[in-house]
Amino acid sequence: MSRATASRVVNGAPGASGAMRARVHAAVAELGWQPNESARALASGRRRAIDVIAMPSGAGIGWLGTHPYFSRVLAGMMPVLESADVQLRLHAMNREASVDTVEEIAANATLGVLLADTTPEMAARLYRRCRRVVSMVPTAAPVPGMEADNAGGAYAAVKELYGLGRRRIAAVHGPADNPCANSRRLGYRRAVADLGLTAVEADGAFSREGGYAAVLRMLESDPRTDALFVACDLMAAGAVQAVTATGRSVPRDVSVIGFDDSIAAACSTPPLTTMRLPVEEMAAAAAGLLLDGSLVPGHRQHFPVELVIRQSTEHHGH
Amino acid sequence: MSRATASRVVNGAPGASGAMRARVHAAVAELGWQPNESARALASGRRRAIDVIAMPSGAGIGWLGTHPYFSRVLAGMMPVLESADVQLRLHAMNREASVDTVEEIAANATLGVLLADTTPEMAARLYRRCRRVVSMVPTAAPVPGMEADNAGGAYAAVKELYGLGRRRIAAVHGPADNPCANSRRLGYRRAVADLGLTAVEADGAFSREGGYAAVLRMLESDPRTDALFVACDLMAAGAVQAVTATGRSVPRDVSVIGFDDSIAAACSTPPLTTMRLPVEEMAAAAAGLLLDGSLVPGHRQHFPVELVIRQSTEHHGH
DNA sequence: TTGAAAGCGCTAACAG
DNA sequence: CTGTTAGCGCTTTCAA
Repeated sequence: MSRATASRVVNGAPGASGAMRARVHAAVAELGWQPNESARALASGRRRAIDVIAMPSGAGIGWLGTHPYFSRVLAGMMPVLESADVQLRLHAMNREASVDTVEEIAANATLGVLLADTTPEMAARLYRRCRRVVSMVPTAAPVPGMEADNAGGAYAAVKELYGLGRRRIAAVHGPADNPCANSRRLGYRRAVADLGLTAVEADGAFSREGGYAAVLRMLESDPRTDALFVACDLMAAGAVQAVTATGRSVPRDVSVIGFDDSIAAACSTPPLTTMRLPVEEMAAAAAGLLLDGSLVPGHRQHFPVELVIRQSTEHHGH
Repeated sequence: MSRATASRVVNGAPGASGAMRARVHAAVAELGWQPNESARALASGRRRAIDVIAMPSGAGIGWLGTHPYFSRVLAGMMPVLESADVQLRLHAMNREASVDTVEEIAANATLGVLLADTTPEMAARLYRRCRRVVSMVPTAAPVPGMEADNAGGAYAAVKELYGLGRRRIAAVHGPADNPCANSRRLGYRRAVADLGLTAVEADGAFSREGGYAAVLRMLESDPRTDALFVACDLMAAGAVQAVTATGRSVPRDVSVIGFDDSIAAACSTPPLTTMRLPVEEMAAAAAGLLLDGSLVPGHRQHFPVELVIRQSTEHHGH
């Protein structure tokens, strides 16, 4: 029997008789044959893999192990990839990584690449090489992207706090070079302005330690702060620890709302009220887009950011 | 100029004059050429990638996004892979996934595969196909593995609690089909027996929710419990919430020691005293082993599990 | 429905 | 030091 026939049967292609099918399957089972991916990819020009690139800002690759975000994008992608029999290749690198690395990834990507956390510049750069790209964070104009309503979420959080009777609502923001952090900052400022409150802000670098330190300083300089909008749950967990450490109670003395709805929110005591970022859904959608190739330049898919009420907020004066 | 020469220069192989090198590099830059991975892999028989297989017990792939363990193994591997210019392919599947899937991965692995969380049976199965395998969890005898002192860690945790004056030390364990959970259970029982205490145990399924529920039940039936050994930080975070919810104080009324030293420990309020499992180090070591091929059947590398004191423990009567 | 033949883009012996 | 020659294991026309 010829290799062509075997190839057809193994790949489930049409044009093979029942008898041949059976013979091929028998032979495969007997010999324990397994397809060679490289040969397949080379011959067909297709590679059943999608690349995900994570370029954490600042703190380096270690971040990957400590920040719940990345595992959520992986978890979101996995089911859709698995059912399509596609592999996931993970590339983690510092922002300073040579552009060459990224371009080589782009050059070898056939199904596509998913940008978990890159700068718009890097995204644009990559997009020149390869059109099958989608970003999970706000990005350069032509690069297709998933966009969550970060600003709206932040705005809603402040309004929620305000509705609870809180009037001294401070914020702990993320790094200035992070697009998501910037949108959330914007949302906070807009809300505070609309509500006629005073903005009190600090930078928590998107880390628990940063959130802790920022809130400690904040309560020192603004001891009457009665609510905190914290731009990610990791920082919010630190914020709760800091509030508690000064002898104040969460949620009574200081109510706090986090952002993300990551595992950090669930693990805090009390569990955090937070703005849910639907990371898994976004990742699944991005993966789906890459798989069926329905990708147009500048494509944007919008996702809501919704309030999840737990126990780190309560009405003022209770 | 011939393809052979170009290949030599691009791969940094010896036997190419300076002039040729320059010409090749110039051409590469001018044409924007990028190597084709599949062709390379096929021709050389090497594939610069290592596969990591994650098969969470029970709850399915969603676990990946919620359990800090996986991202820690990725974080541990990444730096060593990056410096060796090796890719990481991630395969997540349910335990029920067909063995074929795993065997296909094995058949295509050249650098090796890292087992993040599989049963000994699956590991043994895979090992028959491919010898370049290392497990991160206790595994079948011939499969090389990284082994942390889970039992010793649990033992030490109980002793620490005892040294703090606690005498009613209950445990929240992980699932019965998890080798790590089993070792920790063993360590707890040994310690309790050696110290002449009574074992009080519950199952928390390695999840926050499970830990929360288990501790709530436990405090109902054994209200005088004054310490908790909890077999992972995620459950421990839930445990702290449960203790707090009953009006008790952590660490005063009930001291708790977790296990892992994951992000969940740092995010809890108060931050958890815990037994540190050096996951990143283990993953890095496993990756290193795979890379330099120094792999012998039955290889075991041992890692200590050390006490990290934070604020969820204090001396009885303070 | 099947088989023969021609590569996919590269690496690795070997010969010059 | 450089070029020539064979493949790697598969897919995919194209004929039969």
